[in-house]
Amino acid sequence: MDGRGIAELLLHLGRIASGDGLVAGLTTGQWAVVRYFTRANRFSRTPSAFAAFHGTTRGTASQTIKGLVIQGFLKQTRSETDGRSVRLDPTDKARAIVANDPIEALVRATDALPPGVRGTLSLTLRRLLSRVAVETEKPLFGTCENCAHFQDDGCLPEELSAHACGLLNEPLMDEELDQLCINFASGRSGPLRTYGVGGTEQ
Amino acid sequence: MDGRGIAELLLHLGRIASGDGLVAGLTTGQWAVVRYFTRANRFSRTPSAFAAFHGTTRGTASQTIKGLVIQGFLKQTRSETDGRSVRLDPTDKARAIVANDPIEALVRATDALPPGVRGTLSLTLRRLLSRVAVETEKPLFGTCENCAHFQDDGCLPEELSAHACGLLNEPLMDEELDQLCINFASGRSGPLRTYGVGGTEQ
DNA sequence: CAATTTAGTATCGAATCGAAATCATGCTCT
DNA sequence: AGAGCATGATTTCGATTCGATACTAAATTG
Repeated sequence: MDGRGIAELLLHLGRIASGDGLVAGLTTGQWAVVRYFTRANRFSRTPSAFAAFHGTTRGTASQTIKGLVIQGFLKQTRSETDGRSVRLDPTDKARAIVANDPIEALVRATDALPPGVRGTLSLTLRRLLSRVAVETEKPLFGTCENCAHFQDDGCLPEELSAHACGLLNEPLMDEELDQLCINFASGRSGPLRTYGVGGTEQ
Repeated sequence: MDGRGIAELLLHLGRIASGDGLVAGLTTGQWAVVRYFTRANRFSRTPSAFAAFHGTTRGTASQTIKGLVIQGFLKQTRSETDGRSVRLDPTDKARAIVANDPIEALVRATDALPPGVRGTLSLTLRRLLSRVAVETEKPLFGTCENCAHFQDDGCLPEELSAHACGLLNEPLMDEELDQLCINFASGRSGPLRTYGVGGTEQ
């Protein structure tokens, strides 16, 4: 099957899996917001970051977010360091509704894949995303795992190992290491690497 | 990476790759229509079939199609055998604009994958689609290649080999064999199979 | 031949989205 | 310090989308 066929297949699968219209009371766009804000780290839970991630305008993002704040899925707090900025944290209500995410059918299908196939798929999709993001000049989000800004003291014992972000000079909690970050910079291929191929692109 | 992460990644890639808003004068929904009608076989180039494929309502499909007919991307002809039915064929204008499809970035990225990786990706995506379609009770489209209704006289020499659809009792042209069909039924794993795994699911 | 199903279309209202304008805050450079 | 510019967020507006509903015409069923 040629590249075009696969690209169409991928798009089609995404569309079928994300469901149309309202699911559990949320629209497709609102689901995207809920997913993002339950996935992104604290530096990236802002309207602008979501707009960049989702490839939409800040205006549209602001509008969709407002609806979710009113419905109690997101809680808004102003930044202490930047008077313009706003951070949005998912509420328990948001974390609860994720179980009804229309994407769950695709999640189950993916979980049912043999581990090796799943790993290959993950790598391949990331590879495609990386390339497409470059070509369309969209920012590439990622986690500390492959981020050039990530600093960890790998030699220290587990309980003392201090992770940090070299870009923002901020310490990082363990559970933040696999959250999405807008400041992601490709480059690192350190000990966190789990598959045999990762790191360099192309 | 877990199933949810991969599912989100897949959705995200699809969204980034399909571009937002107008591209070359067509909306995302209109692009989906153009893609479908340049891909589907003659039995499947109807508003209802597209609606089923795309997971939307006939009303919405009819509306989007109307716009493309007016703009000259699709040509409408009434069916001779069924007075209700309508067939829509892509015009040269449609075939020309496909080169500007926003999806092309993803097509190029996919073409750049090593052949083995691309083949695995194709199989994996089809596997996921099959499972998701069953779970969400959406029809699964496919090509003659894996279709239970496909009949070919593999023993005849090339120029005489007559392909046919066993469901509709219609002969098939060679170039129709890899077009999308709404009447696809999983089951066949005949000599057309190209990869080593296909056929049985799960 | 009546009843039901199917294909397609029209209409309406809610929601989406992008573009543009607005406002406040932060940053840079002289 | 202050002017100019950049950034984050929001609002408004118009075009489009989409689902729900209702409707017509043709085919199928009994």
